[in-house]
Amino acid sequence: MESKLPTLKAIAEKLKVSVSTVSRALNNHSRIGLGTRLKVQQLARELNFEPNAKAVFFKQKKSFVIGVVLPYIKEEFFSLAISGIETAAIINNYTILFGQSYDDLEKEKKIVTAMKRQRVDGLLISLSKNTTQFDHLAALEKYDIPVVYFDRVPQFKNAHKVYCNLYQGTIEMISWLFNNGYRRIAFINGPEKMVASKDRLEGYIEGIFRQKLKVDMQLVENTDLSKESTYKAVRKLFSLKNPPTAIITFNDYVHMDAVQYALSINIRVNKDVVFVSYANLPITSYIAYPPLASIEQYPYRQGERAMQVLMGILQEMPSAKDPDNDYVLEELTPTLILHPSN
Amino acid sequence: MESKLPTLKAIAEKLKVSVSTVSRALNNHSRIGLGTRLKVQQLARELNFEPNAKAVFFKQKKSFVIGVVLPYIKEEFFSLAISGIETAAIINNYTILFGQSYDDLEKEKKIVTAMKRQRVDGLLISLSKNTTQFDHLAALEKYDIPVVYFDRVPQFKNAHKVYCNLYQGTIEMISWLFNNGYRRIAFINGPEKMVASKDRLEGYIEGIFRQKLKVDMQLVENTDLSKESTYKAVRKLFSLKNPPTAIITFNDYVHMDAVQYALSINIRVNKDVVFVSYANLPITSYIAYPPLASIEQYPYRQGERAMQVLMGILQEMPSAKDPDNDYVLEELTPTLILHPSN
DNA sequence: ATAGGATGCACAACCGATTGCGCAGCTTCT
DNA sequence: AGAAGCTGCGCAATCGGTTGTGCATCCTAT
Repeated sequence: MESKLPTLKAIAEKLKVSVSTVSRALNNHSRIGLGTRLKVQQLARELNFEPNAKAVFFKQKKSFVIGVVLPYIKEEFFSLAISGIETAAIINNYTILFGQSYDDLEKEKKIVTAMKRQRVDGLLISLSKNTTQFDHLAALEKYDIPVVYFDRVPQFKNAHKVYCNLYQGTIEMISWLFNNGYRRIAFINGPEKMVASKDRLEGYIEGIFRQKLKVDMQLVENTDLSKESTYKAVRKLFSLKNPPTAIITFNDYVHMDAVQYALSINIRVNKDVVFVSYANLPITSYIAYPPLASIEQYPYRQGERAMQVLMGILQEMPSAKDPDNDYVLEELTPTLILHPSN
Repeated sequence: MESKLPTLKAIAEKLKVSVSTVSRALNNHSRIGLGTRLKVQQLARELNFEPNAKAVFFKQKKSFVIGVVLPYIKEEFFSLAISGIETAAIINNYTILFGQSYDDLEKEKKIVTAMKRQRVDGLLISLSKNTTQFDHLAALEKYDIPVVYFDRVPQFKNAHKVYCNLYQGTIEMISWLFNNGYRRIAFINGPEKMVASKDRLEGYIEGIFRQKLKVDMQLVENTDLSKESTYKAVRKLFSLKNPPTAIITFNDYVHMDAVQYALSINIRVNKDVVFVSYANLPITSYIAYPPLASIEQYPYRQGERAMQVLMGILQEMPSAKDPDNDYVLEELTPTLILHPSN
């Protein structure tokens, strides 16, 4: 019945020294004699002692846990991103508290609240596509919990952000399409509210403009990222009198749905029309009709950088509290990847 | 400079009542007057107060955090599993501490240690394929942290397990293949050490036996789940004098690699040979050559059940400490899913 | 009028680890 | 020999909540 949990006190009692001596011995404090130190460390190892992070938190004010909130872990983009986050986290002795928003604001709020309650040291978040208010995130400020947004970032300036600006990438994409003979270039964009959609749309318009084509808004559709919504966009594009010969899709998932629907209405993919996309996820190397070209967004690297940015913020925390000027804004440069046409 | 964090004490001081009164008021204790209660709750809301889970942990002995360790989150199987876990967790007011082993024992140990340090209330783990010793998991017992294994479970009996036993499923699969005319049925299995591989192999042998075919071990290969290893297995199978007409692969990822390699050596998939697989991941509906049939393993449901089992254990914790007899063993029944041949 | 109960709140201990301070006992220097 | 310094360790406060106990005050019943 003596099932005592391994604590400093338990060690102290067995060795007939004080708790503070045990603590110092384990931390290799110089004021503890070598003999005592070794005995304590030996016993701690035997008992499999691991200091209680919850207790340490009180003195250190650090939980060594960071929160990560993202829309859908099942999307390879986000599972790669969280892998990058985890890698950087482990290097810094951090662990990850994880939650999904499923693109639902209420779920996002619940998770953020739970993380506040757990007193994470910082939060990394890729916003739900329906997040238009930010009270739940602003509330973290009172607890000195810094927030770093990645990939799906907010519009306002006062925030730390790491993302891939696809404005430039989209221009390159259109240039590549033009050089390969495509003129009717359609665009199935994401939800209009999302920053990611705006960046892409601006790039699209600028890209079309630079090729001296004229922008035809009939060629621009939006999807809410659902399969049905993408189907509808494809249907509309192919019912135009002058249908597109190339289609840019918002990301690889939209691409897959778009291709699936196109095939189902007997469009010959890569003959009647070609598809290009964003993200360049590994999974696309296995699919039947991968995009001819794809803009790599480096999800792993984005996650890794976001975590590094957060670590930086946590280290200089004391100095913070400057006006509102020292926000980190990190834009990764995307790369156009060409796929072997098959 | 008065940037005080919202704590019970802060609220107490502003309202000129004691900390204990604030605590009880927030918990709707009947001994606190209605007026006081409302005033406290009002101010708490204004300050965005959220109780510090670390402090609560001391009295309650519960952190409301559970750990989840799995090999690769980027595999859709595991991202679906963790989604099931999360859903069940949220219902019980739990949050998830997350880590990947990348099929590496050392990484697995590090994560488990970190979770022990964070005093998770329980651990859900899908083992790395290289985990053959279990000291790091046994060590959790001293801290009364129960472990529930899911999908990739250990061999020994004294453990809570939730998994899909594929013995029966494999027999069904072979029966289906036989009934569709296939006789040379090969099997690319996973690492020999894994329980999942043993279950499948036994099912394979029994299945072949039941069809009154003879077991030809030349038709059984192992992969360590790497692309190269799968390539090698496919190469060997097709260099047999009498190559297979059907190939069962360990899971959908092995399937994708196997098909990719088969195509590269000019095997006509679905003509010279057909492929069937395990898992039935959603992503296979987009790939060029999905398996003709697949054994659904219900990753989401596995995760959900594993979490529910853990919740059950946590609730009856006091009564535990029985000999070693009350271990939960939950086997889900897999289902054979036929894909429209295309 | 007074015992008894209900009401409303404060005091203080506790959880596990950290850390400034203090205090012996021993060594060393002057 | 006495002051000063070092060595090795214990005491106690602290972090932020929870909770048993105690103590007034007021109401009610006999």
